[in-house]
Amino acid sequence: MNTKSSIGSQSGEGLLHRKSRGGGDPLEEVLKKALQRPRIFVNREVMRSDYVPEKLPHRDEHIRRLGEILSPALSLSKPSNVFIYGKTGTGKTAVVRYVFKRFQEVVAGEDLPVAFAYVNCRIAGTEYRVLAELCESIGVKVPFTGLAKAEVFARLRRGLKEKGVLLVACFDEIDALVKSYGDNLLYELSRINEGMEGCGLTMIGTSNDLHFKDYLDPRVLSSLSEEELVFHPYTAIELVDILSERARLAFREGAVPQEIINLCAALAASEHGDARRAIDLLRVAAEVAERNGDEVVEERHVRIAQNIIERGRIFEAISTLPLHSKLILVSMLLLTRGNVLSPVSGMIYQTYKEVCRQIGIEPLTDRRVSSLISELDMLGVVKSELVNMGRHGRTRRIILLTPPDEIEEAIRGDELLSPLLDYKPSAAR
DNA sequence: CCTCCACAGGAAGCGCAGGAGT
DNA sequence: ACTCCTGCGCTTCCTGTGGAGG
Repeated sequence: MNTKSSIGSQSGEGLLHRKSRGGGDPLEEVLKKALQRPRIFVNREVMRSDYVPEKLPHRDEHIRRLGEILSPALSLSKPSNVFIYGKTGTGKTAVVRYVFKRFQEVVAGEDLPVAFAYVNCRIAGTEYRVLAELCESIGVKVPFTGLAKAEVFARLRRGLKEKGVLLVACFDEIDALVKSYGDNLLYELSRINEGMEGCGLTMIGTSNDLHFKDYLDPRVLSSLSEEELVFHPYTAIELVDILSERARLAFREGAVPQEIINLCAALAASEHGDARRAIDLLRVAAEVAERNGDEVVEERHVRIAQNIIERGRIFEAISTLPLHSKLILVSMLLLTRGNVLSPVSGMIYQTYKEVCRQIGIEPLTDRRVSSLISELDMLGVVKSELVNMGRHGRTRRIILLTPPDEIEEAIRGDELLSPLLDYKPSAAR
C-alpha cells in the first residue's frame, strides 16, 4: 500500500495521461483526485450557522418592522420592547442579528452611546449568567459566579446610568429561562428604566413556543410585548430562494445544481420549514461530495448527508449525556436485547441498579432516575407514556426511540461503560 | 363499590464549589 | 478568616392517581 502511493505521487502526471486514454489502472482515480482537488466550496463561512447574511430573502418586512421599532434608539430615546414568535429556523435570530449589525454600524459611525447585546437564554442557562452577559455587553465586568443576583442587577443598573448607555438586548429563546426560573428577572428588568433619563434597557424576546405567554405575569407580558412580530415557517419555495442565495456565495459556480437546492429545500420544508436544517443539509451534502472528490453535488450526496446529520445528532446527544443518564440508556438497551421492548420505570430502575453494581458505582435514587428519564424524553432519545395497570399501579412505559445499534456505537467509545454491553440483566434472563 | 398498587412528580432542603465583601 | 450569596446535582418527604381485582 505504502509503496504504491509513493510511486504514484512521484510519477503522477505521466500515469494520469496514460489513464485518460482509458484503461484499468486502479490508481487513476486517486491520482486524478489528488492533482485536480476539485473545489466545491469557495467560501465555507457562508454555510455556518452563525453567519449573518447580507440578504435575508422573504424577511424584508420583518427587518423593516424591527428597524422601525428600534429606530428611536438612534435619537437616544428608549425604543419599545418587542416580542418575537416563530418556530426554529424561521429567521428570528438572523433578522435580529442582521438589524443589530446594521444599527451597530450606524451607532459606531455617529459615536452614539447605544449598545446591543444578544443573549441566548438556553445557552446562558441561568438568570445569573443572563445578567452577567448584559453587564459584559456594556463593559461591566462580573465574575462567573459568587455574586448575589441582586448585586449583579445593581451593577448593571449602575453601569447603564454611569455610562449613560442605552442597551438594546435580545433574549433569544426566552421561554427556556422563564420555564426554569419564572418571570421574576423579566419583571425586574422591565422596571430597570424607572428613574433613568436618556439611558436604559430595551428588551427583545424571542420564543418558539406560541403558548409561552401563558407562563407570564400580565404585568411582564404587557411590558414585554409592547410590539409583536410573528415569523411564519418558510415554504419550500422560500427555502429555495434562501438556499440559492447562500449557494451562490458559498459554492463554485455549477457545483451545486438547482435540483439539489430544490431537493434540500423540499426535505427541510417537509420538516417545519426550518431554514437552518436546509442549510446544514446542503452544507453536509457538499462536504460529502468534496470528500469523494466529486465536482458536482448529486442527490446521493444529499441522501448520505441526511444520514450523517441524523446519526451525528444521536451520537452527539448520547455521548454528551451525564454518566447516570448513559447508565439508564444502557439499562434500557440491555432490556431491549432481552426482548423487553417497552419496560416500565420500576424495571428500568432495577436494571440500572444492577448495572451500577457491575461497575462499582453508587446508584442514584429512584426519584432522581425518574427525572433523568424525563430529561431523556425531552431530548427525544426515549419516549415515555403514562400507563395505568390497575391493581399493578401506575407507571411510565418507556420506549427507546433511538435504534439500539446507534446507542451501542456511542456507548462503545466509553471505556467505563463498554464492558456493560456484554452484561445480561436479571429481568432479561 | 372500594382498595390499593406502583409509581409520578412537586416541594423543600442539603452539601458542595466558587466567589465577593469585610 | 468569616459570612453570605449563587448554581447544581442530588435526596428526602410527600401527595396524587386510574383502574384491575377483591
